[in-house]
Amino acid sequence: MSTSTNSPPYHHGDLRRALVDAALVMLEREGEAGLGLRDLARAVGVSPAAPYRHFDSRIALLETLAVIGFQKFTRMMASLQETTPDQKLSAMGRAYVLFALDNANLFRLMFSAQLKREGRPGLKMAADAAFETLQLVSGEGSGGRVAALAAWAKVHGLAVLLLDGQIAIRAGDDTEALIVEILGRNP
Amino acid sequence: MSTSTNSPPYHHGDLRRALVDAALVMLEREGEAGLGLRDLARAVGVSPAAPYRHFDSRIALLETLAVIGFQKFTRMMASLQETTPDQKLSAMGRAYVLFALDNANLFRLMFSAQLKREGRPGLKMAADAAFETLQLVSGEGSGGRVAALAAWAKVHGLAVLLLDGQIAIRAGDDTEALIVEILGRNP
DNA sequence: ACCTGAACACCGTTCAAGT
DNA sequence: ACCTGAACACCGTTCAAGT
Repeated sequence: MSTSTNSPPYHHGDLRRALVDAALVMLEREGEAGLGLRDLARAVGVSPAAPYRHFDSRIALLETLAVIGFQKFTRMMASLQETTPDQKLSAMGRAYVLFALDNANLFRLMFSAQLKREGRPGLKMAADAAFETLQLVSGEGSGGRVAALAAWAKVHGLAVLLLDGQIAIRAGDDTEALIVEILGRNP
Repeated sequence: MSTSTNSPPYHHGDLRRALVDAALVMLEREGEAGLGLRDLARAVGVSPAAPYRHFDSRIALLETLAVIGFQKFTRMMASLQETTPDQKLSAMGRAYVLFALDNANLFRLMFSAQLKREGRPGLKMAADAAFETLQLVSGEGSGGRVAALAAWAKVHGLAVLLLDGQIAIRAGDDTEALIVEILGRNP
């Protein structure tokens, strides 16, 4: 029973990972503004200064979370099974919006104005990789750049409007069906 | 020359108005996170506690700014001169995106997740009034609710993607022309 | 009625010191 | 190498006290 000592738990363990895991949970529960470095240290059972061995600043931690978000997003897009361009395009739109709804505060952080991509190469790379996943398919489509941007704008706009509760979900609405319907509609 | 005294400037003046005016400038320059109540009090030449005579909290001040933003948005939409439904619809889309670009941080605040509309009737009314301006026209269109939401999503998405620099503006791009082109494109 | 001064309980961040 | 304890310069907010 060498593991049953009474000494504090995090002297050796992987503190960085523990911080990131706790931060992801905290982010989704409290939002970005509610994710304090001191709260985080408390949650993980460590001193207020300890996180600074692993992250230069609170912003650096947020950047790490955003990168994780883009990677998760990329993995999800890459895992779609649809084959024909049309089916794939519509599956991606639907997946994009559902990702935003399922990871609301992470999605907001990924697009936060506080995390400018210039001067953050890691974040820029993760974001570019995610968006390349999208253009692979929409670029194949009929209209070139403008059509691709139009499609992206519509999907992204629907995601943020739903996220912020701007689009009223009425009693009897099936949210997922409504998404598909809106994305299928013309303009 | 009764106004040339040396006594501090804001003993009597309209402090509330001065705070709001300074806050709007500060918001656009520093972003929401950079708008501190103490900074604001300093900028206006008043003690840190003085703003609390006029706003219950920092969030209450932000709410006031967001309401002003929605009113400005509504005024702008109401002032469009176009007459035929098609022209008006496209003018509104263009105006929507340009408003976002010209009032970046104010626009972000209007849609901020920190300002939930439930429990803030003033904000809800201002936002509803703004969105009614939109539905007046798009509701007339061919497709009913789903088509109106699709159009809104596209315009709003284009606004936030441009705002956050997600859509790369290439050398030689005319941003305004690109906006019109994207909004005119099909999906 | 409106504002000041001083205080309270917090932050993020730094730095010497411990193991 | 990694973490603690104590400190620094801030916050937002409250409250007695001034005019």
